Amino acid sequence: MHMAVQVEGALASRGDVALGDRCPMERTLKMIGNRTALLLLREVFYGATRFDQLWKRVGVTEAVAAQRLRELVNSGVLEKQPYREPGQRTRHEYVLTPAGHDLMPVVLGLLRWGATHAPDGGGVAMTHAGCGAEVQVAVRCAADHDVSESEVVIAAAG
Amino acid sequence: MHMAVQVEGALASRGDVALGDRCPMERTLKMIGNRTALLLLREVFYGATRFDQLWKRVGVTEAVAAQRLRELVNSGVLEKQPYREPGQRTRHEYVLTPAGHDLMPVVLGLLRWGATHAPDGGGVAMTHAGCGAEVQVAVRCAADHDVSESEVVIAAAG
DNA sequence: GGCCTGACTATGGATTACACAAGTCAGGTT
DNA sequence: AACCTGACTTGTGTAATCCATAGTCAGGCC
Repeated sequence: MHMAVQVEGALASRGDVALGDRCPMERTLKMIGNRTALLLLREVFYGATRFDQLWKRVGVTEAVAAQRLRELVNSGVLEKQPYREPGQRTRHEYVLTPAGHDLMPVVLGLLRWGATHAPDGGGVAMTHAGCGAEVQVAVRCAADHDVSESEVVIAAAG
Repeated sequence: MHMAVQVEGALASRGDVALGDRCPMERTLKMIGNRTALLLLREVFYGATRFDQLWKRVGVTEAVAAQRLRELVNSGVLEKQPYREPGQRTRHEYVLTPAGHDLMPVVLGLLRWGATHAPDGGGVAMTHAGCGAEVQVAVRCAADHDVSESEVVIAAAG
């Protein structure tokens, strides 16, 4: 047997049946599981907030950016907040909601994996401002133990 | 100013320019950034190894599964290993490479976020086999500090 | 009133992802 | 030799995603 997670209960005995929307991961992918949405989130984490910044920095057309941003707002990942610069009218900027901030492990996880396993083309250094050590994305438990792959127990719930 | 990561160096002063393949995250997305690939990885983490299991449990057609599995093998995320069951000929099963195992934080991160922020439709309980506490995906540094969003420093490198 | 800028909207076409159905192929079983 | 099974391949159609270009719209500024 190869290393894997421990799957229990109805999930373990389901046979060769697709989970569809019963899997939280599939629902996540429906909301943010496309290139543009994830790159928009990268730029928001990097500090961009305005529509013009976002579509230019992601390298996508305005139409696509507008569509994806609307979806992200509808999904509760981003919200539009009014702002104004001196001598300008009131506009709206896109900021992360608490749910959006909770996506940081996913975004940084994708970044870190690519930096390690797809290094050709230029990378990034991710460090902890406090101590300068490298930033990692780790799996652990609420009691602060490191959790290895074989120690993860997954069971259907709800 | 809103909360964000600290972006430094060339990355901070790039203006409204797209990063393209210079960003490790974009390279990651090119390799595994589609629904089918990520769901195949979910099933492999759940313990499935055989082609028939994989396409049926992911809920995708054989053609798509074959295509994505080939890409995952070419990307170095999965590898094919020979196996045989009694009274059967030798076949191949798909197992995670070390690079594939390193995707666990991403897969579990997507699962955890959906369980928390898209709970309608049924969820999963993820617990630590050792202590029963809930499994989380956390951002921290090599010196074991928790790293909050504003403490992450990102700079171009390579 | 007319100009300008940031934030979109609209239209058309290319590419990618996926579905459905059917066929191939290797090799072990009978 | 005929059959079966797991692992694919082939062929065709649809939908989602994306690109390129152009147009709209609101409101501050001149």
